Amino acid sequence: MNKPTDPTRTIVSRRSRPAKEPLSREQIVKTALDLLKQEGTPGMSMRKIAKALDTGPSSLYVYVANLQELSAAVLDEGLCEVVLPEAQKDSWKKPLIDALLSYAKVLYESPGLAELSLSTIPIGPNSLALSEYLLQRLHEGGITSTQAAWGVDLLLFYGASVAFEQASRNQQGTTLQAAQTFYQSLDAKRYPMLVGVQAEMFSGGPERFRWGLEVILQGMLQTDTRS
Amino acid sequence: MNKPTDPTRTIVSRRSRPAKEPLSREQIVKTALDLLKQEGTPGMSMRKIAKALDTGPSSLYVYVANLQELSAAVLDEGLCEVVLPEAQKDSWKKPLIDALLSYAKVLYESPGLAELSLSTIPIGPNSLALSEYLLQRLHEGGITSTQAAWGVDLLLFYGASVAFEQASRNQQGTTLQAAQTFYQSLDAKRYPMLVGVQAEMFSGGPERFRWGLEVILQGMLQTDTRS
DNA sequence: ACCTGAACACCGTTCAAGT
DNA sequence: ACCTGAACACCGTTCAAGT
Repeated sequence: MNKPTDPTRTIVSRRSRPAKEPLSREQIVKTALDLLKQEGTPGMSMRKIAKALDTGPSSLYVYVANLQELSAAVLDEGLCEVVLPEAQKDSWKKPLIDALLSYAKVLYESPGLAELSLSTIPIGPNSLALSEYLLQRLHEGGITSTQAAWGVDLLLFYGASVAFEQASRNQQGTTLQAAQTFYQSLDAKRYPMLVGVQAEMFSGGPERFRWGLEVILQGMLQTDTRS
Repeated sequence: MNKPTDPTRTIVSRRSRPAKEPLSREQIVKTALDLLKQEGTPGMSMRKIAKALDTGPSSLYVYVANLQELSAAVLDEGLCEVVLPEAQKDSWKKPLIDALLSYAKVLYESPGLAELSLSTIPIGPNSLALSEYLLQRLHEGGITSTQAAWGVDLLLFYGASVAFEQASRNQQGTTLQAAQTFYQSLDAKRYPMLVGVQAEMFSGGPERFRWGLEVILQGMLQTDTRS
């Protein structure tokens, strides 16, 4: 494209310079996370990451096995912002809920991260720390170990899903409005209940998430694993 | 259908024959669902659907706005297999749970469908019927309308997520095993609880899903929306 | 009205070749 | 050891041109 022989150009282009500062895994992960935050999932492609680092896509494969593995690393990097409040003596529930609120907030603030969290198995120091923290609080709450294990899964997935839903709504107001007007146009004879609760279906911001957490925790306290 | 005995008609290759049986939206959706069931999400591409119908990808756009819209239609088509048991006089809970088990089973049996359900806003007769059904059962159970609306969302999402997790595990045993051995290799000093419940983290088939449903329902019965 | 071919602007991943 | 260019086998979507 812009290759025509430019006689004024005496300076050697960066491209032909033999040595470049070498890449690093950390650099790649950070660049990927930046792109993800700025442009969402479609922004985090191998080719775009490479371009942002001024190299070719094949160069990344020295440090990263494939996109999936990179995604896991990016998710974990993103989760370093989650705040785990210090444990309290009098209440196990409050810090637990606060941690989950922080988790949901982090995901909510970068929709791409929320999307990743739904499709990536979370292995990495930060997600492990979060799980460990939740398990400890549930243990303090006297919840069985099997229930606690399953419960952590349920709570984390709920957080991710709420964040993803909310984020994708904010991003593309189009789709949501379309869905809402669609619900309003429903036949009240065929779907009486649905039409009746149509407004509630789309309502509720943070309090809806809190409600869900309360529901799950309440339920766990009263349900046995062998019921 | 085929024009009989056209005197000017000499045998020509199918490719050069001007007229072909026209496509239809229904045909496209069904073909897409078949491909999705057989080959998962990567199998359901515009290009592959077109090839299966012996045409070019651009031909599909006469009947379908884009891949997203098609996905919604495919999801709904797939949900026609969900069984909604007749309402019972003595129990609202059993039919509700059975419907959700059926929902999860349908998604579980074709992993691609589970994946779709996590990324597609479910508008279509079959998903509406399911929501309406759940709302009615919850109403019978005496659950507030706001709680019911939010609860349906929670229950459906939980079903989809469990199906997706299970399906993606079965599909690629590699990733799961890797995750499991990874958990086993964790530092017990840093993650004592996590190592302790490591086995439970990956355990539990259908009973785990039932447990989650019980938890959510129990919790809903005891949680107010304004708590 | 419906279908087609060709093009546009993208993907992830591999691999021989360079330094 | 690291980087590169080029290639392979894919994507979704558009559009002028055909029938």
